[in-house]
Parts: sequence; C-alpha cells; structure tokens
Amino acid sequence: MNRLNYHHLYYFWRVAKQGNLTATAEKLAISQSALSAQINQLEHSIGQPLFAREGRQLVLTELGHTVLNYAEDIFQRGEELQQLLKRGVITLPSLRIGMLSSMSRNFIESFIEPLLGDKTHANQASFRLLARPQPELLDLLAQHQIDVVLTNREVSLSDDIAWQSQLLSRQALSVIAPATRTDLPNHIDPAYRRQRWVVPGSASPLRAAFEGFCTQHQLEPEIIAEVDDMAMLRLLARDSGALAAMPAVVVRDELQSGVLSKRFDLPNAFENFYAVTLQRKFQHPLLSELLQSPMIDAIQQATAEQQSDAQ
Amino acid sequence: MNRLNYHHLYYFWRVAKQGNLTATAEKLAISQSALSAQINQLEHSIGQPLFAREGRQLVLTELGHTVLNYAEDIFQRGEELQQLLKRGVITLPSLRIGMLSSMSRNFIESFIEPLLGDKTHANQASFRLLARPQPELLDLLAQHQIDVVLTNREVSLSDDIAWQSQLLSRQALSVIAPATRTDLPNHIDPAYRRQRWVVPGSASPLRAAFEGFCTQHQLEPEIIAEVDDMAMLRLLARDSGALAAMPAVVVRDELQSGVLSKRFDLPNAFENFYAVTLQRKFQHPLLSELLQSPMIDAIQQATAEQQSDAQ
DNA sequence: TATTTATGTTCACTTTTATAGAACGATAAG
DNA sequence: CTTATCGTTCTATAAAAGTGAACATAAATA
Repeated sequence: MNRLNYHHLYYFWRVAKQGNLTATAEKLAISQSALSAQINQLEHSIGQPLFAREGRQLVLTELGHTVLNYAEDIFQRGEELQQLLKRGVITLPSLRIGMLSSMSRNFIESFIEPLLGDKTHANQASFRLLARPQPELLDLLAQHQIDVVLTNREVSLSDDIAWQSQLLSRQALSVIAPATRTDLPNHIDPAYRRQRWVVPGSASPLRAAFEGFCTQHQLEPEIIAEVDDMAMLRLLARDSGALAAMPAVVVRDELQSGVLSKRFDLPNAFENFYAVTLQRKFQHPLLSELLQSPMIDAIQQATAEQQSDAQ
Repeated sequence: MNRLNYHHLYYFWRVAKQGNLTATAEKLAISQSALSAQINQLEHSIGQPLFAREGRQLVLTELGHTVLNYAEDIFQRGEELQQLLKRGVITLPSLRIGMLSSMSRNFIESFIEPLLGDKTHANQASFRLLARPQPELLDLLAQHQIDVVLTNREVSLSDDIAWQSQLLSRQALSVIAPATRTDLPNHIDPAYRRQRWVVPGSASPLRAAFEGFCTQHQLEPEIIAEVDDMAMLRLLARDSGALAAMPAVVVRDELQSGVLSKRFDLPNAFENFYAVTLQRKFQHPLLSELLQSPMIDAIQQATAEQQSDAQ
C-alpha cells in the first residue's frame, strides 16, 4: 500500500453504507463497472478483501467493518466541512434514534428530554425517531443508518460487530389499577385472588415474572389481554378497567392525573432499558450529551439504590 | 462545488501544515507545479482562496485555518487507519506537549502524571515534550505540530486563530528560605528588611508582585539574581543561600526533604498555569484525559477556594 | 425445471485528471 | 544590482477514472 487513496475509500464508504453496488453507482452517477473497479483497487492496495462476495451480495468482512468505522469518522467530518463551505455555518446532522416499537413512550421521552428543552441546540440540530423490530434496528445501526438503539431487550453479542450496550435504567414491574378500585390495598392481599388483568406479551421477561408472582401467591388471574407494545398496554390499562402489570413509567401521566394508581411493585421483576451503540471513536455530539446527561446519572443512581434496596 | 475532492484536500493539508509548497512537493514526490495546480483547483472549487499569496509566501486565510482544522481531523484519522492496515493494531500517535522553557518542571510533571502511571496507555502511546519560547510554541500549535501548550503567560487573543485557554492552576507566590535560617519567622517581620534574594525575571508579573510587596513593607532587598527559568530559579534557591520568591511547587522536592522551607505566601500574587489548545472538535484522546483528570479538578477546586479565601 | 431478473465482474476503449518540465514573475537576501 | 528562492502558468504527456457491452452467477418467478 503506497498511500491511502481517499477517493477509493470514499466509494467504499458509500457502497458499504448502502450495501449494494448498483444502487450506489446510480447515486454517484457513475457506472457500476467503474465503481467495482475502484473498490477492487482499494482492496488490492490494502491486500485484503473488504467485502465477501456471497452470491450476488457484497457483505462486509471483519476488516471491512473496521475500515467502515474509520471511513465514517473521516467522511462524516468531510460532509460537515462541505456543508460549512456551502452554507457558511455548521449545522449538526440530526441525531438518529432507533427505538423498539414495544417500548414505553414516556421513557423515550424522558431520554430525549435534554434535546427538547435545550435552547442551545434548538436551531442547530434536531433528531429523528424510528420505531422498528429489534433485528432491523441492529441492522440499521450496523449500517450507520442510526446513531443509537433504545431497547428493553438485551443484545446478544454478535460475532463480528462490536456493540456497546449501556444500561440506562431499571424499572420495577408494578401493579397498576384504576384509582376507583378502593377494594384493592397497596400490598399483596387475597382481594387480588381473582381479577381481570392486562399483561405484557408472553415473550417478555416481565410476563414470566408476573406468572411467577401469581403462582407464589396463588392468584388466578383472568388475562383479558396480553400485549407487547407498551403504548398499547397503557391504553388498555387506562380504558379496560382491568388491573395491569407494567413499569409505572409507562402510565406516568395517568398516575399523575389520578386516573390510575400504583398499588405495589413486584419483587425482583425489572424492565431494563439499554442504549446500544456501535463502538466508535467519534459519536454524534448530541448522543454523547444524552448518554452523559445528569438525568441518566440520576436514573442510574436511583437504579443502583433500588438494586441495593432489593438485596 | 460539486463534491469535495479529498485528494486535493489532502494536498492542501500537507502544504498548510508545512507552510511551504516547494518542500511539500518534494516530500510528496511530485513537482511543485502539480501541487500548485491541485491547490488552485481546490480553491477554485470552493470559490474562495485558502492561502493569501503574500510575497512569495503562502499564508492561510481565515477560511484556510477553518478548513485546515477539518482536514486535521479527517487525515489524522486516515493516518490512523493506514497504520492499522499496515501493522494490524492501532497505536495512538504520541501526545505532543509544548512547554514554556521558564515553567516549573514539577508542575509539568504533575500535569503529565496520569500518562506516567497509567498502565493502560503505557505501551500504546507516549508523549513528547518541547520547551520553547512562547511565540514559537503558539506557532507550532497553530501549525498542528503540537497538541497543547503549557504556559504561565496569558495568550493574547489572536485575530484569526481560535485559541482555547484553560486555567489549570493558580499557585501562590511564596517566600522560600534555607531551612537553616532560623532567624526568619513565618510571617512578614523586620528581619526580612535587608536580605539577599533570588527572584523571577522582570518580565514576569510575579516580579511586579514582589516589588509591590517590598515597597509596601519597606523592604530593601539585595537582588543577587533575577531568573526567568523556574528550573534555574530552583537551583539558585537551593544553592545560593539567599531567599527566593517563587511558587512553592517549583521546589516541592526540597521542601519535602527539608533543605528549604516555605515561610509565607505573598498576598494577591499568583502564578497562573494555562493549557492552550486549538479549538478543535477531535482532540487527542490522551489530552482530553489530561484536561479532565481528577488531579486538574482538584487543583481547580483548591484554586477556587484559595481565591475565595483571599477575598 | 426453465426462464427471467438482479447483481457483480471483466474487458477494450474513451475521457478526464494529474503530473512533469520549461518559461515566467515576483520578492527577499546579499 | 544581482542572485537565489518560491510560487504560477503553460503545453505535452502519463496516469487514472469512467463507459458500455459481454459475461458469470445467484435469486426470484413462472
């Protein structure tokens, strides 16, 4: 390798991001043959393949992933420079947040809260929110299409991608009831024996915790709905008249307004909230801010206390 | 501007760093005419000059400085990538620290202390220390030849370069005497009236503070040496038998070993220590670490207390 | 299974871009 | 006033990037 050819690296960046040569060639307004040749030259000068040719697909090798990470830093900064040269001011690209569709909207809101209030950033940056299933989110993250994934499901360690998973918060699983139900005390009681419930879907660890609780206290719940999506669960808790097992944050507003009330927490049942990012040197500045925000610290501290309380 | 040509930008980077076209052309092993043409193309595509042609000299315009900052981020990261591709591991480039020749070596040492002890970085990065006069240091900084300047002289705000100056510490100006001088008490006293002194050079604000103190208490010091360099001052304080006015940190070791002893601090006389950097988005990771290190926080906290004590 | 479509590679050829070298201009140094 | 230094400009040439058709192969579809 004589010297890194940034022209080639740029093409590699575009292709790796898109994951497809033909479409990238079209975007770049050059022929796919030219693009193919340039990328071959890059690989040749490096001496190792960046893409594995699997069928008619180009998939990044491990080295390819590494190089892509560098290319991201290099050309994102380059794009910033171009913007500056065009417009004369630097405007941050918007922070792209991916969320699991089933997550609590209130939690998301409290996470992005610093972006909402902060007048400093108001006019220079915004954010975009995507709700998707977990595998798709991780794909998007791997392709640098989003900056962070907010999820309540642990990420399984992948073989060739370095995820970075940060625990943001642990929320206790609470028993929520309509405020009108004065027959139900704030602790476990025979009154809970036969009730109608709305509960998280059976895939969720929260559901398992709920079932364990029922067995332990010999409850015979009538499950009228099991729902994956926390926003949906919230609506049902509010409108069905049934009891609900869910993290209290989901129905924060209803608790505050007095429509619903929290009776007690289930012991040793928590929902975890994670922020998953790629291990990168230069994160989006707003993201760094969010992940270090005092709110997060507070949550984590409270979480730590909760944990030690529980022990 | 169609699209930023990274090839051109790379050449610009090299030339801007070197400050000279001919020498850069030689390093790049191309003719100066070619280099000149490429840079002209870059300027043309941007639509504004990056260099002002002053005589036969190329000096960066304000825009040039801005672009250079971006180019630094881009190509430093690129060089890292090249290194990775060559050697298979990432080794951080060494942190380049510039210090004013006249500064206290002990202060410098305590500043870089985290780099010395930390086993985490021990084998992956080192640092380089340069002692130079202030103007040269700032030049080197502007040319990205060093990462940070440690100085006790305030930087005057330049017209076209964005310095970032961080106060690291304020050290009181102390009266230091040989431990053997039992005739001198730990407070201002007629005994100090006629003594032999070694003091900072007349350019220093510390010297002015010392002179003011003498006037105020009607001292008639016999100045046997005035010295700019703190390391030299230390030696004289130790070996001349005279009294010395200097920050205590300069003779930390001698105070500890009991050769010298500190008598009292001069009121409202401080030496300030600054870390001067360029306003850059991506600093050297080790530098960020140093500037945020708990030691610095401690110093600044102590400094704040000192200040409020003094008021 | 045969056929079509989508995708990447290879090759011969053309266009664009980068470079060398000589001539030129301007400026600082002696 | 002369000379050495440094950047610019110009033309010819070399190097590179790009095109388009032919080819290979794997999915998708009939």
